[in-house]
Amino acid sequence: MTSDDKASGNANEPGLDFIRDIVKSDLDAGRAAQVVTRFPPEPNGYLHIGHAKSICLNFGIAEEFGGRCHLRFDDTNPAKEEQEYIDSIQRDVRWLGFDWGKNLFYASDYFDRLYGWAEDLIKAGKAYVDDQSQEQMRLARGTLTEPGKNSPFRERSVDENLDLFGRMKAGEFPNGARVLRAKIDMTSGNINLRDPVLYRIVDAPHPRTGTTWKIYPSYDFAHGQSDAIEGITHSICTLEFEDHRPLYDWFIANLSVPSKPHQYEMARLNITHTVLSKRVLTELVRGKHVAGWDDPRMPTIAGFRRRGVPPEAIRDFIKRIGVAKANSVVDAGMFEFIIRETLNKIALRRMAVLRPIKVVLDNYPEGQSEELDAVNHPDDEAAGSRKIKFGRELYIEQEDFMEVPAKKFFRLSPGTEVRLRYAYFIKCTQVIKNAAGEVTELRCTYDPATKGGNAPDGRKVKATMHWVSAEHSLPAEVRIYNPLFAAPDPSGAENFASELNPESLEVLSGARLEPALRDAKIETPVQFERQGYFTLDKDATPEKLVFTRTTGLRDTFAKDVAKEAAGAKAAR
RNA sequence: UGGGGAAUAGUUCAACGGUAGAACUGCGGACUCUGACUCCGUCAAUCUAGGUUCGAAUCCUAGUUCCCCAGCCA
Repeated sequence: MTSDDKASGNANEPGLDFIRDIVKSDLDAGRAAQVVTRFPPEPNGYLHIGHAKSICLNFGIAEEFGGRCHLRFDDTNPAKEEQEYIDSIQRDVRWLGFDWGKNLFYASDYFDRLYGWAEDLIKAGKAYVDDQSQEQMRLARGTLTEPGKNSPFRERSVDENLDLFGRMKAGEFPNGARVLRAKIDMTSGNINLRDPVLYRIVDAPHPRTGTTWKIYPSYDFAHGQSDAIEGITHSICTLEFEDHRPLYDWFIANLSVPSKPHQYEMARLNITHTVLSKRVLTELVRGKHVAGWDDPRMPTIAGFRRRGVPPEAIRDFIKRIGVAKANSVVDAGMFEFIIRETLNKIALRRMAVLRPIKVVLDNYPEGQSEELDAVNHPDDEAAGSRKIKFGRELYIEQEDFMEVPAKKFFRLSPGTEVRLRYAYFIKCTQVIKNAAGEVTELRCTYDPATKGGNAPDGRKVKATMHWVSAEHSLPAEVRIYNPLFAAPDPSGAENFASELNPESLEVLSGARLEPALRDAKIETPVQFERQGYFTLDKDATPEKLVFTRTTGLRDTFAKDVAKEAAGAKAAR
């Protein structure tokens, strides 16, 4: 670094976020030889974009600072967890572009050690078996402003506690009959310290340990110790765990754990027009409001993948929203922008007419067709070009024609001349309607001298439109997805179903595609020119092409129209 | 009325006692065989009140507002 660099202090470089600051200073000061992080999902649902933030942070920090990141399943509640979720989580983390190498762990790997630590606590007089009912415990816990009361079972002897705990483990008691609690302080202002539950009886098969265990550790009792076992240096979680940190530290201080990890908290991600709550997402799936965890409207990793969002767009988005401790709601528009920005660079261009209207060129010879050159990517010559078929009968987009052109509409209307991309200039000469007065067909003429799209006399047109050949184009279904929630700030409350956007899915069954699209592949993005980014959907079959819209292109004309309409409404 | 956090453009983040900056959004324009992309310009913020200091978004004091916690969920 030169003195100039130093003087300027690289003032325009954004600083590290507060977590990376901590990691860096811990490393610099030698408090940790190597940074070790972990991503600790509970396998009770699919991963969503909020998890992506945690994944990118934890794996990203490990990468940047030369450490490692573990994938650890927090599988301490068999009543809610399933193997399907364990599998989907691994698939999604990999797809996002991260690799845990050999560091795949489960909290259930540590059940024996955790049990031993619980016994240690009992022997030290710091834990006891409580026979109170759940309701009694709730009442005795006090409230936010009143202290709790000690359990009548709090002063049991060590021997009795050991015996009872062993019998809980042996399965002698029914679900919920007793729990093991830490003996901390029923009067603490921090409710997590009012004798928290360490173990509860759960009579449900565990996806990994089967029916071996009848009792399972709580999150609080399992998490920090699992971190300590794995040598995690920086245990990053979300803000709501902030007041669990004293408990986290209490276990680390009172147990003979192999290392002393620290917990740090950051704000979770929220995005407008969506809900990132596993409860709501699960209900959306179970209630069949969507087609599954990977429905393209879902904010799940699997949903984005199916929608055609590339993993690099998700990573870039997470990088750009940053990490802080203030609750925030990111505008969905920012994510859309980054998706477009990413796709614009890589998606090959194709022509597809979503809502076709037929065009017949009266002066084009019947029965004739020809091939025209079209580039695959305007900014990437290496992407090459392709041939597209042109003929007498074509389809254009319905919205590209207006019999009576609106203000600033400069696409096709009677008498105006426009360019068909890569083809010819055409002019509309006649509008054919059905009995209901709907336009069913346009008769046009083309100018043979404009082949390829340029007029030798240098005359200009104001619009260039996409099109497909009626004879050669492929029929397809195209699915247009819009936000699942109409309101920018859905509540996620019980009645969330009423907040669903009734127009979140629009199926266009009569689309026509240029033939090259026959070779489209799932997860390979393609731009339908002037429309948006699309990808082949998994519902497609050899007989029926189905495309999913990832996102539309920016449409300043549509925006102006909407603005004008709003203005006119306001004026009235 | 208990405990724990957070407040910087409309939004999300920087600035770590020394010129408040970026991205998105909005607005205006240029370019264009995609009304896309790209480019240029522009509007726009330190929660409030005191204090310390040559100098405060940053330190101190007092307030205000918002978020989280009373699962045998995580």
